[in-house]
Amino acid sequence: MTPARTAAGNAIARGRRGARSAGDERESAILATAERLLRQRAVADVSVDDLARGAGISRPTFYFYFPSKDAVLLTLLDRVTEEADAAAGDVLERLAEDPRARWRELIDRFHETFGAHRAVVLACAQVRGTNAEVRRLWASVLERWVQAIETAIEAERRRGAAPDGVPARDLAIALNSMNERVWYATFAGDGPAVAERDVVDVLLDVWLAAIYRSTAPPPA
Amino acid sequence: MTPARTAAGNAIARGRRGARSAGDERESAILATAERLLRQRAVADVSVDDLARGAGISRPTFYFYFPSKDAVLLTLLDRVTEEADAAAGDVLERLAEDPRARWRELIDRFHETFGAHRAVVLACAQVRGTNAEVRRLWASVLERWVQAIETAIEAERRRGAAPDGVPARDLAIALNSMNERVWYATFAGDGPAVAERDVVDVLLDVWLAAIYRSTAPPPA
DNA sequence: ACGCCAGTCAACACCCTGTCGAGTCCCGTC
DNA sequence: GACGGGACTCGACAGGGTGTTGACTGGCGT
Repeated sequence: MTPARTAAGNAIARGRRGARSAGDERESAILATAERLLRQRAVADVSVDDLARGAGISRPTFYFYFPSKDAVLLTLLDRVTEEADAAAGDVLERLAEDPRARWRELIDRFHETFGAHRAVVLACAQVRGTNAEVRRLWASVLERWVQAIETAIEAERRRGAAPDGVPARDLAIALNSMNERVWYATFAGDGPAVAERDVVDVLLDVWLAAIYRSTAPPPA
Repeated sequence: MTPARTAAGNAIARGRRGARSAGDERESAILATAERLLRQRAVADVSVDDLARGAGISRPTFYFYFPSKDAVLLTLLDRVTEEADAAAGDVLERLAEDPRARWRELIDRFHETFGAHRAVVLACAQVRGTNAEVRRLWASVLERWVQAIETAIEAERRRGAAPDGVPARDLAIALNSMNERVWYATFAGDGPAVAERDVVDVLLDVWLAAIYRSTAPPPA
């Protein structure tokens, strides 16, 4: 009776089998309740019971739709990362047009997407410490992004716009890591954080410096 | 009967009052057990009972020494950050001597300290999501480091070694955040991570690029 | 008219946390 | 040499969360 537990990393069927019918709106209700509740309190303070009540069902019934609270989060995270991927589009392929503008566009779009779903992003960051599935999903998403950035850096080096230096992959990891942590602090609002309206500028500045050793990289 | 609950951020008396006597070794035993267990499994999989048994006492007795499992972690974190501060020493004040060497020294010493206590650092990062006290302690520690870096960057700009750019504080936040996240990935070993022997080089490279726009900043 | 299956939930078994109250042991004091 | 108090200890409990089981319902195709 337990819903399909798929290997982490693929978007499909995180909830139940390929169902249709009335149960679908329950599933959506759970997801919506989760995102709403997460906007109000920390993920640890949202119980399965809260999710079930919010969706108008009992706790056991919740388990008909999702194997656990974390699975709900996993589904939500899937959607956010998909949205981010879509927002990023093919910016990286058009880098040479105007590197500074394109990099800014990339960072800005991620910023917008994550900012719009900050509750989900924050909750995932918190759960990542305790839940292996979330950790793996995040790791695989990050790996994709790191590879994309690595490839872009190598292309910029090949066309002579960026100087050689530390391995492109390591640089990509460092920069992605920085963004993740800085956004987390900015959105969470605890501890030292960059103001939300400045964060894209600051991140962009470090990216350009690290990749080009310059604030004004040359276009093609 | 509950041990002194002090405001987060001060190192003293996280355990009990200023006691001496046989209870002290129990307290140490709990701390040692915690660090040992944390080297084996995630913090969520270590229960108060495990800590108590490991220290040769019963669960209720544990609560005589610490108000919670997280309080143990807090004590451990205090020690690690103190050790890191000590290791960093006055490196920042001697920056102008040889900027590249000094920055490297700074990053390297943090790397050594965190690496030596990776279990504690990892556990704290995981708990930070759910525990407000750990979050506050970490935030205050980070704030100190951010301010130190900010001051150093401003000094380098003042002496003409580093160009002006984004606010020094924002830069300091971004760079510290990067280090934190990159070390976490490296020590945790999940997801895209920089190899442990390369991580100092990579971080240093980004720091120098972001601060000086150069790999070879000028000495005094 | 019947069987199946999506959907539902009361009740249960568990596990972990934190607290309470009833101790024991030792040590300084009268 | 008893007595009181503080350090220290733990059995037992209350509470709150999770995940599972088994019985029930209602629609729908045959």
